Amino acid sequence: MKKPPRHWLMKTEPSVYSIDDLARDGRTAWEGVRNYQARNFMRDQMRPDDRVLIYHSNAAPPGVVGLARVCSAAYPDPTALDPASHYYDSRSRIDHPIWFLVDVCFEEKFSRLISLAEMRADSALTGMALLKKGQRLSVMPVAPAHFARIIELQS
DNA sequence: GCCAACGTTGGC
DNA sequence: GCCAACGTTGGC
Repeated sequence: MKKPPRHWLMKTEPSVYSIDDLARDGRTAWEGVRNYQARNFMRDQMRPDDRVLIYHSNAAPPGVVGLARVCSAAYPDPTALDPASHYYDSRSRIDHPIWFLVDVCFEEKFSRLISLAEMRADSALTGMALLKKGQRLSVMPVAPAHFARIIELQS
């Protein structure tokens, strides 16, 4: 049986929810993911204690800003059921949820941001899914060696 | 099932 | 603000 990946990257727009928000909250429900592939990673493969790189997208500059851990099993995203939510999806039902999430717990904020440009320029990160052209997934697995390399760049 | 139109993501 | 890339929708 295939061993599941245990290292991830999760994107967030800092104007919506930043690493500083996560540091303040300590723990948050990673709500609002509305892409099936990203959902499947959370629902089917993530486990508590999996490690997570937090990435700021739509930022200047975009890049990895810190570390977190998965700290719950997957469960239905309650915002999909809330008509007042920006993330509401009328197809989702209590007994037939469409969207899932996990809780994410803050671990550390990097001493400096590792920018997308720096990552692209680093030959040790060649092949990372994040760096592929047209890559838009907001939740994706990261190879352990790439995960370690990003931490090394930061320290 | 095909595929054009449309909406979204996200870098620049 | 622009636009490339991609996912989704819906007509046929």
